[in-house]
Amino acid sequence: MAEMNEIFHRHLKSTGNKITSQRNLILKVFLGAEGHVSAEEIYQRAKVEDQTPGFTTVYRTLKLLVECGIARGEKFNDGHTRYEYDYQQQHHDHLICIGCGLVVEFYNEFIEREQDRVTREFGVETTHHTLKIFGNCRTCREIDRKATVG
Amino acid sequence: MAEMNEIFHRHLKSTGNKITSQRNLILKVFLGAEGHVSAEEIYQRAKVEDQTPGFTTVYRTLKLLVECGIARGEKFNDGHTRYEYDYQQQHHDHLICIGCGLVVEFYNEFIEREQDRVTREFGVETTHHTLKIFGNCRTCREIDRKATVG
DNA sequence: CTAAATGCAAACCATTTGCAACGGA
DNA sequence: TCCGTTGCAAATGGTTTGCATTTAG
Repeated sequence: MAEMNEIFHRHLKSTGNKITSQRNLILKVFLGAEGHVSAEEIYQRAKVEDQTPGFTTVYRTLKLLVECGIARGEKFNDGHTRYEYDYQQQHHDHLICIGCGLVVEFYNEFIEREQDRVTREFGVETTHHTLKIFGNCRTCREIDRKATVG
Repeated sequence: MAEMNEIFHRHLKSTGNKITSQRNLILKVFLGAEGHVSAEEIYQRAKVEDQTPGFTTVYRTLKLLVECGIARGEKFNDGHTRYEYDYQQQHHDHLICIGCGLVVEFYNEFIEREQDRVTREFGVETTHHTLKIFGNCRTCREIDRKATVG
């Protein structure tokens, strides 16, 4: 995580940008959050800390983090963009519980290979893909069951 | 397509709604469009015809079409929701050209089965999934090549 | 000192809603 | 006639931008 600071600062300097306390805080909050955070969540978590960057700065800083390969933004179906850690991460897909919003990452070699086959078949040169599987996790099914029975 | 009219009208009646010229026109335009249309596109295409439903009515009618199983809405990454025909259609995934926006539908039994295996492994009961593969189609690669060479 | 950063307010853009006029059944 | 529909205008919600003020280098 200390290295992420370095990577971020290097990126800022090389593009003529400045290192600021807000940017440092947002990076720290982003790295400290597990998994998939929205700009709103970063904003709320940052508020707890010493300083309070505005929404504008959160959005602008997340864009910088995406630029330097630390974060990756993905639009989820609730209309919010979620940001996830992406530094030297292997590609993965998402399994999402529609009950509690839990997001599980997975990687499946077979699915990846089969996708390549499909795209070749259609003469398309793949750049990237997103696979999201929606369903109910064990916990949420248990809660549903109790609610129905009770 | 005449049967879609019937299905739509039956749905309207059974829910205490009324059959109007705007609703009929929007259904007609939707069925006449190939593939994946946005509300905007429906609105534009309807304008050409005799009457001109407002944006509001287009959105409200598309919601009705989704309700009765004729259409299905899916958020694409440009922020627009696209609607596609969904009456007794088999599930399918999408291959999208980032150059020209071409959308190809495909179905791959192997990928479907492998997805089921993954979800079972994580104890999740799947409800649905979306797989979008992005890339460049032959035509767009050809155009790119010429632009680079020329 | 000076160009970049911040953050408020206002703008955006797709979609939704309030409401008064309109139109099927 | 009567309740649902229409469509304008205004609201919404996530995200971006203009601009005057502040700050890093």
